[in-house]
Amino acid sequence: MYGLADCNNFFVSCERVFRPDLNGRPVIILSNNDGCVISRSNEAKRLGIKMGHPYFQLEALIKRHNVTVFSSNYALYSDMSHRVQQTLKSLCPETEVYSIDESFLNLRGIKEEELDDFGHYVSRKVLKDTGIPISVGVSHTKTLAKIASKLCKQYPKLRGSCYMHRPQDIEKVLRKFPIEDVWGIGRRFSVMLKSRNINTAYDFAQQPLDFVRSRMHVGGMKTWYELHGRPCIEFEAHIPDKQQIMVSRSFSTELSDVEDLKEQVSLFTSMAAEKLRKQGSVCHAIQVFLLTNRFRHEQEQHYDNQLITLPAASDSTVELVNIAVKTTAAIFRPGTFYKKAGVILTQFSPKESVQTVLFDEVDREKHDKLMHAMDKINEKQGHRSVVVATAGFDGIRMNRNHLSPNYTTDWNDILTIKV
DNA sequence: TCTGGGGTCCTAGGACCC
DNA sequence: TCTGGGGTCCTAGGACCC
Repeated sequence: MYGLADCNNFFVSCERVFRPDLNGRPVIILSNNDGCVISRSNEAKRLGIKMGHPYFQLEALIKRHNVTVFSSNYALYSDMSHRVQQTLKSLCPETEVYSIDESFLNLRGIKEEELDDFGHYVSRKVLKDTGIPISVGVSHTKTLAKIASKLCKQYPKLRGSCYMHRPQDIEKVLRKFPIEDVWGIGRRFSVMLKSRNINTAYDFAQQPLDFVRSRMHVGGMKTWYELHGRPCIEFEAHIPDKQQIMVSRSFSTELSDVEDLKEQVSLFTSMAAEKLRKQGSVCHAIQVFLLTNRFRHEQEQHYDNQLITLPAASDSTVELVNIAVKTTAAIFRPGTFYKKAGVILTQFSPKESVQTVLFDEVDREKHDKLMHAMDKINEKQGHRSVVVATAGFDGIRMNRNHLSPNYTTDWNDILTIKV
């Protein structure tokens, strides 16, 4: 049996732990740059505020209904996520962290007749330990467990956990479950399916497998089997290393000065390289891209990008920033207004098994020592205490006008909480 | 004025090999 | 008009997820 523990309205719930006065009131969390709505309390959902809706279009509604607005505070959310994961780990034989607000649970070893109680216990215990309400779904496959956890949100009577295992119950649920809400069926496929009058998970599961294979390939087949109770998506207890690392941001205002862009790209590269070193990899390639504002239709649109293959694999911020800054200058078009930039590191290998290159012009040992020192200082003294000079002093050009304090991770912030 | 960020996997098609 | 067969590797793009 597979379990799925899904935090309810996770980012909103994190803010509410430290602002209990906001319980029962409409609250929303905005994406980076205060762009779109990315988390909503139930009250905000009831007001008709949609996921991904641009914030600036909601101004009147927010004022009218006194909606509380937060910029996203990932320092807070990832710390709270970690606490939830710790509790889950203490209860289950094995857990798989699937995203910042979801974990799959391996329930092997738990007796069938105890699964229902166990699910409810997990739900209560996480709430008690962390203050975060969660929905636990338990069923034969990951896809069915996801559906079971969604039922909890729909039906408060289930009290935070749903054990869905009898064939007749599963059929009853699938007959009512919209196809577009099934895990693995995205926007494109649900349009295609609905045009053929396939509207529910049940309709989909009744289709011949040949049809699914020809139109939706192996991914669709996996979902089909999983809905029939046959596991195709395995439990993965260890988190595999990333195969690519991207850091990109939209800016609060458009940038047309190449020096500004170089600073931002250099900052993004430093952040990416730090992640790369954390997982113990080196990269063989780095890509830089610059983007104009896609919403300004009167403006000529550009996506300027270049992939550079490195002479020797590296994880050095100094070396990667150097290349990224040169690449930025190379692809930059004078007179163009850029709204977004980003850096992608790819083609990884494990650092310890990397081949040395004949005629290497970089003193790897020296770089390693420097990077090690830099990471240590930043870990101890706080983010970006030491940066490469090309990254400038201004940080990312981003709006975060509704930021909450870092309640759990930053003592200075705690001192500023108004009582 | 203001519209997010970061991933994975799969497939098709081109380059290249013998 | 006709112009092989069978591979591998890489990349771009499309689908999906949160």
